[in-house]
Amino acid sequence: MQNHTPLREQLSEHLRQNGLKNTRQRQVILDAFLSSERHMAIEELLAAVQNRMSGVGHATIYRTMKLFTEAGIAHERRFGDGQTRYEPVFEGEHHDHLICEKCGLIVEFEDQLIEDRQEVIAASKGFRLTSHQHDIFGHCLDTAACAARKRKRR
Amino acid sequence: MQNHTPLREQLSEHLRQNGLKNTRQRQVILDAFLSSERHMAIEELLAAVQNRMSGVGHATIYRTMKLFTEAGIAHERRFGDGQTRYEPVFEGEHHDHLICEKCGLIVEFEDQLIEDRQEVIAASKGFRLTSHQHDIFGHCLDTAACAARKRKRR
DNA sequence: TTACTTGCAAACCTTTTGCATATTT
DNA sequence: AAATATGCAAAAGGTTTGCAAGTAA
Repeated sequence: MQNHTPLREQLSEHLRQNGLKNTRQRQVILDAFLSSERHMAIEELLAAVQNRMSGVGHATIYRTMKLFTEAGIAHERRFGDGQTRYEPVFEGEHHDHLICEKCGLIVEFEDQLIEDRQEVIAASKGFRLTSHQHDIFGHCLDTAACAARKRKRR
Repeated sequence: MQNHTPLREQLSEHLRQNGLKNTRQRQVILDAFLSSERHMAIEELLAAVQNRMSGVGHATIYRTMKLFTEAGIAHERRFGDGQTRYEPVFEGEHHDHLICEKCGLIVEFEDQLIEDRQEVIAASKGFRLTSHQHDIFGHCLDTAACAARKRKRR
């Protein structure tokens, strides 16, 4: 489990520095976002937020997640299924993703070999690397668990 | 320069096997697609096609590019800018992309080290790999050329 | 009190679909 | 002649925006 205090402070700092306000909605969305499992899609987040505070509009969620992204506490992820997902940014942490095309399971991976290699490639092609997205698609080897997840999703 | 004959034959074969028709529109779209530079966005493709045959609707482009993808002669690519791009699939070839966030330049790369590493990672996480998308974002080191491209794009 | 936020609805953009008409085989 | 394809316009799905009303500082 991660410590969320730095992220909360980072957001407060961002609000302060930009003359933005710490509204009740932003608090509730932050709580839902941080206590969520990772890779939450907008729809899931909206549902979680409305659980705690009904009446929050989807425009607010969109706007707030953009704000969190600008504040550096959230990363936007798109895995090609038309859903935008967000995950908390923990300092010094970077990972990429494996996605099961059958059940939608998302698993994280980190690989220093690939990270380093990318720098070499970027330089050799005349680029300065700023970021990357590396998604590996496949199928779960554990087909029973995969099928169960798939059933649960509908 | 690549030889397009195999791709043309592969499409003909796909049409034949599925009882689909070789229409004038499909020929024109295929020509535009193959003679294009790679990574053509739908909009660009539509413009190129309408140059040769006006009146072609966008629905036809969308439907046809899906058809080409099913026939295995096109790959769909999304780099997160809201545009869907297509590129020809040449046999035995695989590559990923570097994208300049300033000018939009897309450069291809191939790296066997990374390819192999992905297999290891997938297996270690309980996945069987089927495909991947690996995009490296950055900035051109050649800032003059980059600025020129950026200007040209608007 | 002033400036920023929210919620609603409408607008947007890209992609898909229904349907009558046209084209290929 | 039968079946597939096209073009149009409408629909769909996700995201953004204008604006009047609400809220934080």
